[in-house]
Amino acid sequence: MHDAKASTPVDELRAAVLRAGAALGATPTSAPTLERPKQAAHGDYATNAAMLLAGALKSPPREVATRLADAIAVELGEDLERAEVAGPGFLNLFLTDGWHAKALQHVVGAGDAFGQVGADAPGRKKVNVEFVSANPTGPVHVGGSRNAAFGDALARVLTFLGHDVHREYYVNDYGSQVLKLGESVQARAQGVPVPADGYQGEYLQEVADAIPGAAADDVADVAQQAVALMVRRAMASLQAFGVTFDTWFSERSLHTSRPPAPSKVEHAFDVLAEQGRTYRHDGALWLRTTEFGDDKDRVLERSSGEHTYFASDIAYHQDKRERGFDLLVDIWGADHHGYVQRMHAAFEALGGDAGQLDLLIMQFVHLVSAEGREKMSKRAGEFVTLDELVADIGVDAARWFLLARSHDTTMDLDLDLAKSQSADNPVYYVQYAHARIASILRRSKVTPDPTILPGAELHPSERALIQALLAFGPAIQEAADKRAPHRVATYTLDLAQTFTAFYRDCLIVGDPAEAFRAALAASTQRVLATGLDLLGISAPQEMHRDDATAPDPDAAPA
RNA sequence: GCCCCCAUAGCUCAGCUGGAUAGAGCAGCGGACUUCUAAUCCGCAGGUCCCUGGUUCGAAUCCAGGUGGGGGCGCCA
Repeated sequence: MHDAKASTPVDELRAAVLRAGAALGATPTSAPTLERPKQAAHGDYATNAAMLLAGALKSPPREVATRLADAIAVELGEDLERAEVAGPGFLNLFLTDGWHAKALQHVVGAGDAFGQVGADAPGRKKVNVEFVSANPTGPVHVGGSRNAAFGDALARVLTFLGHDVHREYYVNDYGSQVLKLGESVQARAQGVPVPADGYQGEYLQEVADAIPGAAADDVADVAQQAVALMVRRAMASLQAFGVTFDTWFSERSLHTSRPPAPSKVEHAFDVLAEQGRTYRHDGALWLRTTEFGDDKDRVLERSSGEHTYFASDIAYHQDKRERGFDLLVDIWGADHHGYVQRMHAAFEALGGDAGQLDLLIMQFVHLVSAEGREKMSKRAGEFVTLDELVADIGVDAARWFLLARSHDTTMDLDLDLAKSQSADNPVYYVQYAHARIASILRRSKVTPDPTILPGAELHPSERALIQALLAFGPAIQEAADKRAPHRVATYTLDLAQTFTAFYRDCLIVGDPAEAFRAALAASTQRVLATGLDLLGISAPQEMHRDDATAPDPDAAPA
């Protein structure tokens, strides 16, 4: 038996359905659903178990449903008001007020741990989440912002569910792009035109000004100092966005060594050679990625003796493997998607288990404004940075915008809308629900208590709100399993809407049911705060609209 | 040519291991403020879930083939 203490009322309901099915003498071909129907007429929860059992029992689904209903009635006892057979063989369960009250008591009793552990929670894993990892040749832009919000939220969700999460930023401080950065900075320092293929952004003037010897020093030194400055700047931008990292991993460090010890790249080459995955051809060192499904083999070491970017990445992942993580999650920009297959191939060539590496691709953010789509290019030097985005619409709205949609959908971000109508952003709706509860609880003089049942029947809005609270755990679990933190956003919005309906229908302060409803409101507040925190969004105690002091988007900056 | 992602309301997007009459926000129209906070709520309108075929009790969802859009295919990073 599983740990009954950790199981939620919905878990127990599901278990009752399974036991009832077993009582009929059959096991379903797949796990039966237990879902909240869209329509109230279809009960509090509905299951398709009868349809799944019909085959094994060789009986019509509706007949099976009728027998299942009797078996479930035995299992649930007084918690079940009635069960109705509907449609092709659904069984709609109507639960009593008593069940709902007990469910709320479970939520209250679970406290801050509510939603953290399910009855079938997977074991704790050591997870490495690598995200952002934008080249240190320019400020973090909007694409990096989406990556940052996503990776951070995913890390928060995994941590919430008990995993040991390590956050990492891979700094590309090696190779030709870095040299190009050095040349561009030096040109700025010397007051001569930046090379045509260099980085044209104005921000490099500041970088050049901040490096004392930028005009005369060796370009490679200037480049490293510039990288250090850009990394510091990215760190500050991300921190202001609520995103921090445990490790800033230097690509350069993969190439350095203290003889006779090999560098990490050389070590990775050794690992691959031991497995017989590499060969020499045309003076270059190649990796047989085709053995793992890649289109063609890939070069690790050029005929010139230089290592490719791919070599760095392989060494980096070998290093992660040796650090003992159970799961590696890499969050890459859409421009890297062509790289996924060969990275997987390389990972397996190293001896890694394919299931231990999860490569996620963040689709593009298209910036839309009145003038149309804006191209984002660091070289052109005209793009919206994370700093600018935060300055325009704030951390909370920015994170909501970037997190509310699935990562594999190309996304339009309308800057004009985000600026001029930020009050209409759903994030404020969710925050407002939280603040409203805080206000109500400040006014309430009674101690919230879910065991003091209202004399009258529960209002449908009360029942709906309790059910919405119970959906929290599964929503978070799914966000983690599917690497889909946007589900957390969808959930919090739904919970806020359900609460607002409850608020409309049910008076709290001064009502005979005040203690019970205050407990319900307080639980909602806590779940909203937890959900918002998983998104990295604040949960204010108070919010007031003040049109007189509302920021004017057209006003000149002070 | 090959590979990846996407296609759902006027717009931006949800839609959980396939379930019942496909949803939200914004935009539009009409209402509700001496409020437990109107940053709110109620109502109306808005759909060929890109197309074709397949799988089955049942497909927006899964499979195949198309069409359209975005992106990537270097001994660059």
